Amino acid sequence: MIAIGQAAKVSDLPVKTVRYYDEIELVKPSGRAANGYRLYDETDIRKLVFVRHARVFGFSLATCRELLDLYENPSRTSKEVKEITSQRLEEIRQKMNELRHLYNELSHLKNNCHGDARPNCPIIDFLAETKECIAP
Amino acid sequence: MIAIGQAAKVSDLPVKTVRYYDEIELVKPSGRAANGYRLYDETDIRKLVFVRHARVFGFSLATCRELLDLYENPSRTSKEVKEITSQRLEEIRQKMNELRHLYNELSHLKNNCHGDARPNCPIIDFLAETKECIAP
DNA sequence: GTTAAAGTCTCCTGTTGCTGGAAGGTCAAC
DNA sequence: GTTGACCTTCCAGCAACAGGAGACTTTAAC
Repeated sequence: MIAIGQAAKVSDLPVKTVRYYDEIELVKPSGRAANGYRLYDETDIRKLVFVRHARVFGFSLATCRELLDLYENPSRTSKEVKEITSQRLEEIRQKMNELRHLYNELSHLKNNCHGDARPNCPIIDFLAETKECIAP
Repeated sequence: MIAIGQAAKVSDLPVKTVRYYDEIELVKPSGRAANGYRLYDETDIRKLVFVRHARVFGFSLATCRELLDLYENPSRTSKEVKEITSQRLEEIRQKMNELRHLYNELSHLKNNCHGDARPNCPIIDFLAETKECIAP
């Protein structure tokens, strides 16, 4: 049983984050010392690391909770896990498409901008465009 | 001079957002009616639309403020605008790379997962991996 | 034995960009 | 005169923490 500082170091998370995960009841320490210090055992550490890994993939804390439940549930099915993973992959794909779109449009604007000392700028012009809503 | 509801409709922003932009002094209404109602003129509307467009590209409100300053500044240089745009493009590129990376790793895990009724799951195994920090 | 540093605790605030709701004032139509 | 659509302010909350205050304990050095 180790205190929060060590737990944070071993699981490679900030102390603040570990405390936060306790607060929201995502990963609670197995016990408390007589002085009130949180005490983490190896199982707790495994959960912290598990959550850290899941967070890297961008899973929300809500989804991390689900995954953690599955992790701990010996009668889970890999189907459930795969389902959650598919959803995340779909999110990532959508986000990537969005960004690609923005990137193309914005770099197009950039390429048309002289980038010199004059005020004339197609980027500003585009952002200021009001054809859609205000009559000129 | 129109009230906030019309201003919101014309600029295609939620009323709440327009009010918020006033509060943070990003786009303030030109005046107030005797009854306290916010009053927006055409210039205000143009600014609201400008911000909406910039937001679509993912510019933060802080950056929108800069862009709005440049928009209003007749002695701006297109160089400044292009610079800000380049930064945003770089951000987008980084984000895209990140996502591509995550996507590849995660879809690799997914492909190795049977997705059946058994509990065995390489995705869970990967997330639970503690080689880095805990001795087995 | 004392003291200084490091670790821990709880509680509160701030971040970004809004959104929703409560309680109340105002205005036009019927 | 009253309904309904506006408008006002203020307060709470979302995600996922980070920073800091103020108070305690523990550990290490001298």
